[in-house]
Amino acid sequence: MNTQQIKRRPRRRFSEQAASLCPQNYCALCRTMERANPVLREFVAERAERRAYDVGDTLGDAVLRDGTVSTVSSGMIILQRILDDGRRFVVDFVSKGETLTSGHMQKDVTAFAPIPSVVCVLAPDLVSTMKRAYPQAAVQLYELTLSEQDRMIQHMTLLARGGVREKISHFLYTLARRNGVKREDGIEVDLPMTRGDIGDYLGLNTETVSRQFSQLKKSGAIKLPKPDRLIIPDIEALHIQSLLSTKVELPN
Amino acid sequence: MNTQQIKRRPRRRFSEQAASLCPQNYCALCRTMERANPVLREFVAERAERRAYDVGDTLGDAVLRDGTVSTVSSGMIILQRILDDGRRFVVDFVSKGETLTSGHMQKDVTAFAPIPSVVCVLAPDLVSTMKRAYPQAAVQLYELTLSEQDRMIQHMTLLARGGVREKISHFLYTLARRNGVKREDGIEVDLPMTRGDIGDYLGLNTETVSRQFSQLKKSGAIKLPKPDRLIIPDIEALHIQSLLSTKVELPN
DNA sequence: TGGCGAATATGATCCAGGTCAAAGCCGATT
DNA sequence: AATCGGCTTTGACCTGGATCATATTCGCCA
Repeated sequence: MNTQQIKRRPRRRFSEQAASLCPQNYCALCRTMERANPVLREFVAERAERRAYDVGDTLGDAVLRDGTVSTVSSGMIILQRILDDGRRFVVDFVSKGETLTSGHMQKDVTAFAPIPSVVCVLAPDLVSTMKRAYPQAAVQLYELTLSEQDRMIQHMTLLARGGVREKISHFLYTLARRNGVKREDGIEVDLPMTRGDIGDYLGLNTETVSRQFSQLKKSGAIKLPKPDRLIIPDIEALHIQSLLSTKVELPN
Repeated sequence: MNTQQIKRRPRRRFSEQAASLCPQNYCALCRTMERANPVLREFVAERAERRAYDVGDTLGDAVLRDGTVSTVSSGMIILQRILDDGRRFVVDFVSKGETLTSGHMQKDVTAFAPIPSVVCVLAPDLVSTMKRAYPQAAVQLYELTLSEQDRMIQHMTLLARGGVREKISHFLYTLARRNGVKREDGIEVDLPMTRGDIGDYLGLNTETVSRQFSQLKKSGAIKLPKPDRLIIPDIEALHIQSLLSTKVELPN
């Protein structure tokens, strides 16, 4: 893996103004808050800061600091750890509607946007206020870190014991369940990350990832109209070869 | 990896009565509580349940349930995940004085004692009481999960990007820093776990782990008076080849 | 004290995935 | 529409660690 963010090529255009709005695509936190206490939701939404990032932009400490709650409103955020010798490990891909948890905000972990993205940032004091006014928020945030830890154990298992095929299948399966859109010819998913990103997430290299994509394509398990657009005709077929034995639970 | 706990051979005898006492070896939680509020400490310690486990015993759900706080008073607890096809992943080794965090208590994760061990269990309602009477406990428990998540990221990096030498060195280095006892000829550490356990923790197999031990022994980096007793003459020498952020080329 | 069963060690061989190399592709920019 | 830079794909080859096969050691127990 080469050392630093060189200069990623933008993959696709995003409508900036649509992305910067929040009410259209509530995150889980705002959704439950809206139902329980619309006034508080309004209060929080007004004070939240939306930050827009262009391709390759790095997220600052304010967004990643412990105590801050940051949710990806649009686009995607990649969390990574770069080692001194240039090796890289991708800690997680955070998609639209997902929240960065405390577990992500650890030393040496940096974040960047692989495509233009908007992050909704609640400063620590706003978070405190929110928790006080709406204790359920604290519970929800706690549950978020719990499920994040579960995902980490899942991922460690995959890294330690999975073969290439399992790694890729599990990755695509999980991504499809999280972000996939149902079409008549299967589930469609965007792949805003490069093959190298995926490799650094799964402990593989670019070429190996690419080869697996080719094989899955040839076998009919996936379609790739474009390198960054994936269609999965039969999600369960993928699941079977992906398996480390656990069913993926979906939030909301 | 073979499927289940066969029947572990006891490695060494432990003094049962010494092990079952707690005041002699406070965990971090009790230590700070003792200073801040000895009466509460006493209250909690009296209501805590100590459970003794023999070699190979499985910890029940009561100990691993979310909301429970369990600390290893003596011995060691191994957390693992067994896959349907028999493959195994060791999630963590929890040593004496360390506390099982919520992150450990995830679905499919089971726990057992590789040597006779005692676990100090605080039931959920006792934990609630303690947190209410001593809010600092909640902070401490939160910080525990934070550091646990940091360790998980560290470990994922190791699993995804580390070579055999780095994995083993890092493992031994970390173990020595956590549990090592200073001697005149170096730091001494017990290895209550088998080579297979270590392999399932690091994503390696038994033979590979054994071979690395042999190489490290031959190179003088470690001494192994017995297979389960390790002496590290120069901990920093190990650190250098352990580090994910430092590339080291070694002959053989 | 000797035998048993499990853990450890070590050699021989294999192969999944990494590395190296070279096209091909695609969106952005001009 | 041409060029450019980075991403993707594919092929050829190599190697680190897994597998398979046997000792060998160690601690328990009779």
